[in-house]
Amino acid sequence: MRLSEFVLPTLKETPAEAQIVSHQLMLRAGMIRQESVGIYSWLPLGLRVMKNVEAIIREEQNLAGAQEILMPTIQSADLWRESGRYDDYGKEMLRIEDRHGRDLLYGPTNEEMVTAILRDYIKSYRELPVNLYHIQWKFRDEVRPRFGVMRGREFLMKDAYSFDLDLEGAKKSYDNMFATYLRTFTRMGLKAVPVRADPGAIGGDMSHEFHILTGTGESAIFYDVIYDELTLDVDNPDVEALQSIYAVEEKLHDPVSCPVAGDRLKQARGIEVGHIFYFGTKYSKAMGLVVDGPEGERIIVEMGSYGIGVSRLPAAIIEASHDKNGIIWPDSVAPFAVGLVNLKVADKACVSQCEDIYNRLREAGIDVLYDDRDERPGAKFADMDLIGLPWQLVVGPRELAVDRLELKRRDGGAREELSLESVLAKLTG
RNA sequence: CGGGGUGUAGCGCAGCCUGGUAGCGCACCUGCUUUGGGAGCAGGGGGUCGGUGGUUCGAAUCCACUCACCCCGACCA
Repeated sequence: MRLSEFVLPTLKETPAEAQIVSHQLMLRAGMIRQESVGIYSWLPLGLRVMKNVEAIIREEQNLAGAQEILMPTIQSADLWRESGRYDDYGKEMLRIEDRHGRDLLYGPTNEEMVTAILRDYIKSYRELPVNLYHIQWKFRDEVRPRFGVMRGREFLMKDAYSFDLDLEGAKKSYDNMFATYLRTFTRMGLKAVPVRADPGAIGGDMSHEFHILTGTGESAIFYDVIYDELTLDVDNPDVEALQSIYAVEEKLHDPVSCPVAGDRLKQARGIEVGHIFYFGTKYSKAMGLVVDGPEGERIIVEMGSYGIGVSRLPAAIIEASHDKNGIIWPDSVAPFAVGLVNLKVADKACVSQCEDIYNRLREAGIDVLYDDRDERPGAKFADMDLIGLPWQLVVGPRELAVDRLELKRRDGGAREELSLESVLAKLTG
């Protein structure tokens, strides 16, 4: 992609309304644009990151055996009356009336709908277990949205729902998602700490939140320092052991009964990027999701739900990975792998060299953002650092003279003088 | 929902108190000189001053209402 043709409205100054660094950088890097309180448009750069985040989540869900579906954003109120949540949910639910006076709502979550789907199609114990997920926009009419996409009203969420015959099966599904979440966040360059959580309005008695530890996190958590010391084997995690380590959200922490010695207990702030629940038969019972067992008996299906805040993750990643010059994207979610910087567009030799490099990079399958704008070097470097692409490939008269290119790593700033062949090898290797 | 605040060009702001031709910096356009970490000079374009109503010869400025947005609190993924 040529930067001269790319819609990238970067800002030199920090907009006054942004309070935390991720919000400031997302606005400055031209990733998002606020349309209303807690409601955002995603601009080309921001959407590229979110699509990459989404792709990792999708791959991991599929690997875990979950099947992707897509449920609508608009739901019928009748569905929610079946579970009793239409009245319970309160003002956080955005309620809508259509032209015929029917009550609809913009879905804040999908337990009711997915339960209704399975109720129609699953009749036998032989058809379980099943795990269905979708990645869809949600709307929760928050009392006070803030921090940009971190706490928006409209947000993209991956929500999965597991269906099992019994508690043992449900626990297995739960642990499967637990492990999958650790892998998912690790692939995004994040260290997520699973903490025991209050299941809240969803109900049930087994629940973990996954937190990214940053000073600006909205939630306070307490955990055994052992979490900072252990190396996570995400391909083969010992879920049992991890769940037994003391780590809880503030609400559940009791200094008196806490089993961790004072000098081993850490208090931190975290951004909640995932939340998993086991809630048993709460919805299946209310809505009649039952299957026939081997003896012809009626079995009420055991359920769990598993959410990841997709649109929140780009912000969480920025909170965890930035410096004073801007964002530092991990390779796995970066909007482009490399930024090609033409330092002197007035120089014909420099332009033709850059065009050639641009084509070679693309032919090699490397996602490149080519800064072909007629800007001064300082402005180009500043923009590149701000948008945080993992690699910067700098081409100017100095490089041309020695037939070498300068490759700079955004994270750490290390520079190397390399031939084009070496650059290609490095970026594809 | 309570409390506090702000709406003036794409962004950041001044002007309002004390009514009299709407300004500054950045960004944008043109030209020249420049070019290795956000250039200089010259010229130029862009604003129903959030909206409605009122007071007045005259309103960005005063008054009323209203909308939007920000911050703090309770709430929440």
